[in-house]
Amino acid sequence: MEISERKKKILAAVIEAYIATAEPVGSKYIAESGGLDLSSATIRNEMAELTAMGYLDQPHTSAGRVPSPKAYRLYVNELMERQRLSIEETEAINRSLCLKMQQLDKLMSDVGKLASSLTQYPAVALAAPIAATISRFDLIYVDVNTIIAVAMLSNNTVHNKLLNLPFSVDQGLVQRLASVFNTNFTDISEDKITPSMISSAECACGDTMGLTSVIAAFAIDTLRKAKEGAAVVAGASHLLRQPEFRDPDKAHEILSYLSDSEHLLGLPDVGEDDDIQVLIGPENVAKELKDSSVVIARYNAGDNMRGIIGVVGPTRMDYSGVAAKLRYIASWLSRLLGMPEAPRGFEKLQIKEMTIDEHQEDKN
Amino acid sequence: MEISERKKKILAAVIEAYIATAEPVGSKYIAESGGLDLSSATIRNEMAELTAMGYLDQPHTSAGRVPSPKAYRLYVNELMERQRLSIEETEAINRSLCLKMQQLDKLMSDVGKLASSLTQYPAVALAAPIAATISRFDLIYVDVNTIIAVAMLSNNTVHNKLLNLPFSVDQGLVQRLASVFNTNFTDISEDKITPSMISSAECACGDTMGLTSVIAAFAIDTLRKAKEGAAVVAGASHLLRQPEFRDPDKAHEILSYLSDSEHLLGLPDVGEDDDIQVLIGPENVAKELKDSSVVIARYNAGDNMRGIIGVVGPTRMDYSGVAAKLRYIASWLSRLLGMPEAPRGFEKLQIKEMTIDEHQEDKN
DNA sequence: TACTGGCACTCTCGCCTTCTGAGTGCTAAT
DNA sequence: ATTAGCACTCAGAAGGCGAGAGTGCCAGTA
Repeated sequence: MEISERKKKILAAVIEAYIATAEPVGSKYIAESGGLDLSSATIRNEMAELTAMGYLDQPHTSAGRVPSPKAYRLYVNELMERQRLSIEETEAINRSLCLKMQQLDKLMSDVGKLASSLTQYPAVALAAPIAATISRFDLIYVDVNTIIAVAMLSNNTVHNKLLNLPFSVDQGLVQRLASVFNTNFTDISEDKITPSMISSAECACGDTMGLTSVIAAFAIDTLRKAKEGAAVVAGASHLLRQPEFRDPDKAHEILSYLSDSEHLLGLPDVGEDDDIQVLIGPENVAKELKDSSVVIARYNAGDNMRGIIGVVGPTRMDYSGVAAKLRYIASWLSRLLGMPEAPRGFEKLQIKEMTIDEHQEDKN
Repeated sequence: MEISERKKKILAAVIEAYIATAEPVGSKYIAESGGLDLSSATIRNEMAELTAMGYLDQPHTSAGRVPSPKAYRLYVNELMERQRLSIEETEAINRSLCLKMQQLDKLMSDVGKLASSLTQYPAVALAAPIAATISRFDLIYVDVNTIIAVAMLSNNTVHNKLLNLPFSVDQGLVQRLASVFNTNFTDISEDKITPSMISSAECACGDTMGLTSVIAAFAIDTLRKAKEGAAVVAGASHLLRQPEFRDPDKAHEILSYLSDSEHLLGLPDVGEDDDIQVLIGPENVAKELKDSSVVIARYNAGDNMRGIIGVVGPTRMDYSGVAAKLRYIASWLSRLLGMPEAPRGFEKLQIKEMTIDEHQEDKN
């Protein structure tokens, strides 16, 4: 059956009322809240039809109506207005983001916190690096039994490790090793590094003490780490303020689900960059989330990595507001991480300018 | 008034029963649970006196008794048996710890998770580095506008940063800069680096493009980061399973308190290494924790840093079990982090051996 | 004197009943 | 097509009741 314009208006009104109050909404409430000039009886009839069509549920005979997941879906697809952030909100975001350019997981955690405090829902932030290879090796000779191994990766990050050796090495060996690793161990992925490669490298530079395998272990470790994504949950406790999670068992179920980063890394990875994806109730694959909704924004950090930042809440969620905030944060992240990292003597200032620019662009 | 031996026994029985059941315990229950051969009436009289002395509380006239914080304090000080971990438990811990030697905050997070899953309470792990200075600079020339800055710190960690320069540099300059920084910027703390130092370094090596200040910014940043502690909360959701936190408002209060790392870093920093500290209810300074208890173990990672790992729960907490587990983890951490880091081709094996050693030592 | 059995008393908790009111569906009137 | 009106339903609050757990105290016993 077709859904008339008027029905849509009523449905939107019901959804918005329910989002605001978390209580079943009755026909009288809608009639009186203005917007539509109809009597409660008319609205009642329409609501009865909407119920028949599966857009509204009735907790019991004499209660008001509650939107079904199907209704929310229609709402986010068609009905909901794309909300603009107010200047104040934008500036609040800018203010909290402007001093952050740092290690990846610290950044993730800060971004998660920001998203959570803005939306008042638990937020997850994750970053999944795209496969990287080592593009350059350096070995810094510190003293006879200390060297620093430095590996620069194809994604323009640099990893290092301090190696305290239980034996002495001479600078010549270290140099030979560095050049051997630079020729043989660059531009290959972790699983391509075989024991035989290592032992032939060992021969090539006359290493009798096993330093080669130490360096190789470092290389493998580095590549492995680079593949690992970072996942962070922030503001989990916000969930407890939502009426639908006042039941501690429900809350526990979700919170413990979220606290396992395995689960987070499995969050949907499709969709386009800088766009918002909403998963409503049963649309979630994880059964723990079947009663909740997830709003996800994807960002793209150049070729290095991609990530998502999302928010978890009840199906009765302020989709419009959350989407606007996440969209803004995600586009901000795309810029920050996507652009080649320029050296900064005065980091704060530079980033500040950038975000102001963006804000103005957005307006045009 | 003196507290007799028998009272202590009864008190311990009450506390243990309450820890196990979370319900007010009555005289009859104690009488029947064996251990003491006394009638319920006698126990009743003793309990009445314990109540008068402030060790027990009565929710209402006809309910059983509940231990007061004072009782718990006596319990942890005198009554509680120092629990040994079973072989199975030790091995479970070893198993989950043996594959971890990695970046600090990742390690913290893993340790927190471990503590939390062992104790079934939320756990906090924090590490506070002791002030460090840079002990060695290296600049790796990658190409005309890319260099990698590497700084080795006095605490034997190494930091690096990839610098993409908006101008071209020649290798000579880079070398000169490295040596200038090595002589002037090592072994000093962050606040000792002044703009005039930077400009004189700039002159010294004939830098006309501002590369010096970029490197200096890196140095400052590195020192600043090295000072920062890492704080992590894990398993927060476990709290919701405790009957005393089934009230979502209470749970929310504590969880949001814990999720702010500012608060965590303020956790008590006194006490001796490898020993356990217990803060019961009102002994906590933070008012959010006045109804909860915190068990803290301190570990010492050589000269580099010290940290604590703790567990938060209701005052009715399995102090003995938690203490035993934390003590074990802390001593493990002290060893892992305290010893100079040896290079490891076969990391897992080495660590595995170490923990087995410890376990055996502990037994003797 | 120290312990115990017994007993009356208190108070929470769970259960049942009743009552209220919000909200509905339907019908008849506009 | 819309609306006013009305009977109906049902969840949840309010009140009353009884059961049971636990206490305090007293008198009796070893």
